[in-house]
Amino acid sequence: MDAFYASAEQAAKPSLRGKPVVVGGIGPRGVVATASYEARVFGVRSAMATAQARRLCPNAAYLTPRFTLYRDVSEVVMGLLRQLSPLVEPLSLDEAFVDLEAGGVEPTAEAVRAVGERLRRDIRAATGLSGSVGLAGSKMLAKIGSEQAKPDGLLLIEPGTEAALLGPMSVRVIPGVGPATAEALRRAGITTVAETGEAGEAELVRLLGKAHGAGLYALATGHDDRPVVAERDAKSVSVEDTFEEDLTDRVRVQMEIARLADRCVTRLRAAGRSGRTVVIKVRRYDFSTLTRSETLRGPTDDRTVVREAAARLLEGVDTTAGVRLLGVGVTGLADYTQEDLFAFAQAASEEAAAAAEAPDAPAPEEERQEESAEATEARPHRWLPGLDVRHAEYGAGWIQGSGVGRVTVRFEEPWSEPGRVRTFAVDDPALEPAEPLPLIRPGQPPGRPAVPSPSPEPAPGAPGASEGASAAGSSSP
DNA sequence: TCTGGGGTCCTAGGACCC
DNA sequence: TCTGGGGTCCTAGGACCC
Repeated sequence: MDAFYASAEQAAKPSLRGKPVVVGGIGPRGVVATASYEARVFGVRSAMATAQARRLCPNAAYLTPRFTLYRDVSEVVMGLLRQLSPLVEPLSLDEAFVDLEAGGVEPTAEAVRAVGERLRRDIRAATGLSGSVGLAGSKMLAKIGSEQAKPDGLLLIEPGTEAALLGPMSVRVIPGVGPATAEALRRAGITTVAETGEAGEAELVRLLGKAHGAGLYALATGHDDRPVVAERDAKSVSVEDTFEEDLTDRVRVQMEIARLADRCVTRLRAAGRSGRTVVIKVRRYDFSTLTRSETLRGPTDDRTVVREAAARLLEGVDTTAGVRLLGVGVTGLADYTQEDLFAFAQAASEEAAAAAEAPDAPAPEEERQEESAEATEARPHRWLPGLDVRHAEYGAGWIQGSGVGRVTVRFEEPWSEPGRVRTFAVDDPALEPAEPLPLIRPGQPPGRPAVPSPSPEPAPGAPGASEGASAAGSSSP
């Protein structure tokens, strides 16, 4: 998808179409996630500090990300990809590999190009957004192709034409070659793909190490037979927070680690997983970052166990000079916890024992703590720019800005004309947070489901969730 | 007003085991 | 009677991707 988050925001907010839009962290330490092409003209880029983006492009709309919307759109697009082939490998919300051969597509330039063009039309019809397609005989070439095709294009790299196309390009186009690798190569006089291949495998291994050197040599010389892999289980789950101001109070640091441990466990359990190694991450005032980890005797998804491990790990870290980020993660994931295994073993033995007698083996159902503690906590909501609201009188809109006790809302919908702006007191009872509207008017394109709107079960306790959901509810497929 | 958040993979040293 | 070789696991850090 092209400039995915920013394009989704422009599709949702008619007044922003054709204008510079920057989606990312809004706070003092935020970074840019996606800049619209209009904003890129001013030099705004992904991963740039939002503060710097504001200097470069003060007139852009700066919006906080709405991941529920992006996830909904993503599911629609991934669904279209799965119609092409059972072998679809998502790389992120907005990018995936599709093995067309496994989908039975005839391996000719004409057939493959037709599939790509039809896909792009279908994506636009179903989401209102544009995507770009790279077609080639390997993952690397397809990825480079789609990159070159952006925005809103398609590139077919026919077998035999790779070397001429890639040779003169910067080695940075090869996936896996970042700033550090490019600099190491540059010091050896290597800057292009062609030069990388000419350097030879031994030289690249000497410069970059065994795995990276050999891998890069293969890719640079056009050897890439990595398969498209449909579903891969996550190997870790982690959460982290950067604080608007450095934390110095040790008790506060301990509190935040406990909160992060809880959030991490909530996500772990939602995924039905458990893990054996607990990791904490500490980024200090000077951006130096360290991790500490502890491996348990068996996998867990127990809040208390993770919280206590995280607290122990924190004990070994000096935080007196100030901490800007804390994180908690779990790796070594398994599908079952130690307790589950115990329960299984017990159930099995009881079953065996009871086999001859009465058939009443009470499966020891482990009692799960409820997840609601954090979610139901009444948090005063913040009017963050970009988020959806609903006003009792004026209807659906989004936050344009807020400050000094006031909040400015633009009232428009994805399918309306650009709307007008009104200002309210931040505590105006007629104003409530809402769920994103679908990008395409519900029931619009015949047959095809548009962006499904908000998850049928809104987060418990999310203020206004039910109202927002019912407002958009007619789009449910 | 420098530098997010969620991931994956690789390296390297030490412990430990056979 | 100066200390092999190979394997796995754990820990910490770093590059890279979107």
